[in-house]
Amino acid sequence: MRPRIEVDRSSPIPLYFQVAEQIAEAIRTGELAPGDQLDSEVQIAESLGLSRPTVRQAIGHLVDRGMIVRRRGVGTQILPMPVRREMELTSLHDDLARSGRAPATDVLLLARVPAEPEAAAALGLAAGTPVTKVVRLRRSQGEPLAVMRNWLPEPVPPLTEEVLETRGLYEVLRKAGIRICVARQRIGACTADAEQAALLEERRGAALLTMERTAFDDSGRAVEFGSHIYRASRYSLEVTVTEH
Amino acid sequence: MRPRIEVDRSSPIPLYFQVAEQIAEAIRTGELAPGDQLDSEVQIAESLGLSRPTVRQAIGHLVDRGMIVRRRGVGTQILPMPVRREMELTSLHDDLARSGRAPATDVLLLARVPAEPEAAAALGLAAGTPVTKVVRLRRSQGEPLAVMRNWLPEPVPPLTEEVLETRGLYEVLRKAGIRICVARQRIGACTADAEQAALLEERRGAALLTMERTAFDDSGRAVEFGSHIYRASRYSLEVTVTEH
DNA sequence: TAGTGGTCTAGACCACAGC
DNA sequence: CTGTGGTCTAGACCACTAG
Repeated sequence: MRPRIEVDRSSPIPLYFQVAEQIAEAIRTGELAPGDQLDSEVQIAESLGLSRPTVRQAIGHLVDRGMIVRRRGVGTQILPMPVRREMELTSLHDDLARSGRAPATDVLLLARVPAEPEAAAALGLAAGTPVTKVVRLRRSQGEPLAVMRNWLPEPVPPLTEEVLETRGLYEVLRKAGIRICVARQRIGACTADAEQAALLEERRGAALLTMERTAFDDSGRAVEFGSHIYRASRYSLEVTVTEH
Repeated sequence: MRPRIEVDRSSPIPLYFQVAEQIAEAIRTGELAPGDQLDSEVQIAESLGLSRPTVRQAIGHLVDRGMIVRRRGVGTQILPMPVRREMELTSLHDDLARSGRAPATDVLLLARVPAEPEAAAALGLAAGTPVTKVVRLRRSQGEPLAVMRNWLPEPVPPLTEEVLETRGLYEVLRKAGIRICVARQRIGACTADAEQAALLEERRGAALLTMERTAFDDSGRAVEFGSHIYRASRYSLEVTVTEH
């Protein structure tokens, strides 16, 4: 089984990426259903006029995303429940916007401050080094969802409350030429104290999901540290884990 | 900069894997420090007598793990904080054992039961289908750490309380020939009810981290559903996320 | 036995970064 | 300009699975 795929050799988009995206799209639309067997790599390569390594690279990307599995001697098969993976390198803002859940943001703080020890350590700076600190309350459909605290080392892109109220932080950083390529996250849980409860319109003692994240650009520099709390009653994280 | 690497062409271990492991080991031991520039792919390939694609495949694995970054026109660089990633496709038991934290397990239930609707849905079965249910209390260094509930569809490998008290579930499944290759997880938080609090030696209302996981083998069959709670005061999850 | 994916080679051209 | 990683080719041999 093979979805209809067309490759454009004049496009600047890599061929393997064009193939991967079109197979992924076929899975999303249901043209390829869970359990379906994909044509062999050789067959796909011949039918598209590509080499086998190129096709293999395309399929490899889908395997990494947990959308399909390969078995030697058997073939390549579509996995059930190919839900979109969350916990990609995107912001909560982008996630909400993509799923049509009207994100809104209140900027509670935007200031240049001496880095707290925890933030400084995460960013690889000495405590007290000047950094830009941002605290935001993220709402979705009117409901408070998360309190997000971020620390940005200098040089920092131009940030205004206005921009932060309409754009996700990652989008702003990306447009400022900061290319985040890897992030390390620690996920835990806690209960709401009085201040957190008030902000999030929860009761004291309500369950909160916590996430700390340090993000690096492609030069290995830490470009952002975030410490966020989410209302567990309204939010959870999804992860797809693959072996090999 | 290049760590000392030796490849054994007579070994059944793939060459790219040998190279990747030895570079990773050099990073772990500090022979390669954060910020160090790796030799170019061509240089490494020549010095090892391998082709460039093979070396590239090795480095690609490390990039996927968030240990290094590649920049076109610049080179390949070691990232800071090369902590081992958690949230791999391993069991909590294995994680604890690897870090020397003496896991112990109490089997609270091991029985064949009709699947609850939630578990049946996750496994793709009709509610009430007979499944094997396991409930375990996992301890580390004497302290309760997690309550783990698992549902296994038939055919189920032979399970005994004795085996489950000394081995992780994933290890048992692996030895029974069940090769888990992809899992989808949902992570959230809740507060402890009276029963959970008693088991985990926490107060009622204490923060708990929740994880639900459905695991698939390489034929796309759901082979396990787990619903686990962890003491947030003793446990958190780590994830490394990479772009591209 | 035939067909699959897993690995590997020895090249090639390109875009990009830094000098 | 040189050197880097990013992409791509056209083969090859192998281990494994299924019929």
